[in-house]
Amino acid sequence: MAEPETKVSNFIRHVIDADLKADKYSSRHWSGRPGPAAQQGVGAVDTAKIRTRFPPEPNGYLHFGHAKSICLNFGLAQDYDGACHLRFDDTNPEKEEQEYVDSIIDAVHWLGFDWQQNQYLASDYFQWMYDFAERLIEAGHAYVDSQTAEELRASRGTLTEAGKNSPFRSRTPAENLDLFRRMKAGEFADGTHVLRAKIDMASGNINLRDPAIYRIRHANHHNTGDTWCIYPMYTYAHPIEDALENITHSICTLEFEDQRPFYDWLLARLAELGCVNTPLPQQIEFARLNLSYVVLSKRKLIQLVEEKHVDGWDDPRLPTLVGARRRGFTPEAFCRFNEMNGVTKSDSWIDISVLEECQREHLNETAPRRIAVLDPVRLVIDNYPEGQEEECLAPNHPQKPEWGKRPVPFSKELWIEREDFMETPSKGYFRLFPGNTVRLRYGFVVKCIGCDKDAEGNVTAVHCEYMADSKSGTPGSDSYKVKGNIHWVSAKHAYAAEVRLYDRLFAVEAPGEGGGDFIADLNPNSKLVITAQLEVALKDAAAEDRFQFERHGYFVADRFDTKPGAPVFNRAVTLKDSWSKGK
RNA sequence: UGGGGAGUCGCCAAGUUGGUUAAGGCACUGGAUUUUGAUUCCAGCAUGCGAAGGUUCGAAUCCUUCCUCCCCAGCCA
Repeated sequence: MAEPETKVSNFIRHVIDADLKADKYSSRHWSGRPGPAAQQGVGAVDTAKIRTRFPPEPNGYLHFGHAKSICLNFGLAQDYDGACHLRFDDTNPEKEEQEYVDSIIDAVHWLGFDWQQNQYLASDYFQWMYDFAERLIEAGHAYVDSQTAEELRASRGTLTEAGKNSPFRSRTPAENLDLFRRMKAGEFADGTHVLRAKIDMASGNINLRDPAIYRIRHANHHNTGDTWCIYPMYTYAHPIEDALENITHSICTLEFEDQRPFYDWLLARLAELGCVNTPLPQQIEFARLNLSYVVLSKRKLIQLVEEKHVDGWDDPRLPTLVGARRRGFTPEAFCRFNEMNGVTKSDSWIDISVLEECQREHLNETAPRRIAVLDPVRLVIDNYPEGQEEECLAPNHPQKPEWGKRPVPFSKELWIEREDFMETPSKGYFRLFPGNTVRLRYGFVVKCIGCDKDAEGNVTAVHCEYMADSKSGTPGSDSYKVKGNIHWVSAKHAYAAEVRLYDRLFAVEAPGEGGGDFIADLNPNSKLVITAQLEVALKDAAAEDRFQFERHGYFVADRFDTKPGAPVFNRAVTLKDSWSKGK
């Protein structure tokens, strides 16, 4: 029976609850597609109680931090009978590419969210943004500044000193309009002019010191091609995108907090001018995700890929969503993880083990059990008849008998885990050592009688004797009381396959902390490729099938390298291990 | 020296308008069950809410002062 998940509240839910209670958005009109006031006004009342949006810039791959925002925005829309838009914030032609648009769509779908027809490109709003800019100019709220970038920076002031007015600040609306139109027409070179909002050069908030809202960029855009040579800045574009899409709650991260006064100023001016639909959207900021042992900054991720410290953007060790998918992580675990973490405004560092535990929690429920010997050593059952074989039955899940059992072949020579034998056992060890008795899981009880070693002293084979009446599932087999249970595969029936053992990419909690080079903190053992001996049932695994390899952890058949009859496995996460941890 | 935020158990985090012994999860520690040293179960785990004062019958919640941390000076987002 599913637990009645009581969703813990958070400050954003409080805001929405209050807005709904006050009927703040109940009269919004929605024409069915984004547009200015004139268009929305004639639409019907919006049936979506709230509208949120996930607005990535298509200039890179989505990572764990984005997953937090995705779960938040789509989750809120689901819970409040609203809608969540997928909007590509593509206002910078020099950085954005179609390839990223496609990968972002895949990733959000993979996480389990859908946006129906609400998929938009900010660049499709360029004409409206331009028109609004002309209205602002006419109303005296914006002007064309012809200072150089250097001069602009110098006159902006500092954190503690007010800025100085630009010599061009007093141009008339007519002059500004003429200049702005000529900027659009392509008469000027990049960087020669910029359109600025006219607010207050002495504001304590630097974002209000006449922020630039349009710049000249003679660049080809992935969507609009060469239609435009002036492009709106994020500061100007984002509030308008929200308003055009009838967004009610525009949720973003903390670093945009200082931007909110401008967000509100702009929309208030545009509402006065009759440009945008009301009531206006409101920006709400939350703390971004920080994870121990992980880097999430775009710059660092790019460096890891470009310097080939990892095998591409979908390397299972990378905190990208494509990487996580390849690693064998599940979308359900991500959603659970985000639910557990909550949403607040305080900077916090989540321990990576919480994510790992969420993966175990979901995989424990959903992954069938299989047997794999990762570091094989031969086990010979001296008193088992030469050439004899028989079948043992192994349950597919210990707590789910309805999942049935599968046959696993047993014979005289088996592969067992090298670490399941110790010639001289350490304290508390209860696996195989001379004189000790253990159960070969789902098979027989065996007593260890010794081992073979090579010239260097390495164990080459372990010898046992089996109890013929101890076979699992047969009457009386329970009368053998053993502490240890080890897994095995019949050497004759096993098949060898490539298995990649992934571990944390970084060896320290905060890579690069204190200004050090984060590359120096890479974990040299984050990827280990081995050849393992697997039970036959694993041979037909399909790409992305997930299993628990008993006593080891959760593994997935690699989605790209798995071929029919020849799977390659990636380790998603190990099982908890209180034995080796205590040592 | 400006502006904007945040500080509740090792890590997250509920607590909103002041009112019984400060939720819950993860981690940890005991113990039970177990053919995974897994899972599951049960128990324990903040006289304390950044600090110090104050208001009050009563304060994590209100007031005052102080401390610490984060963000902001792109024609990036």
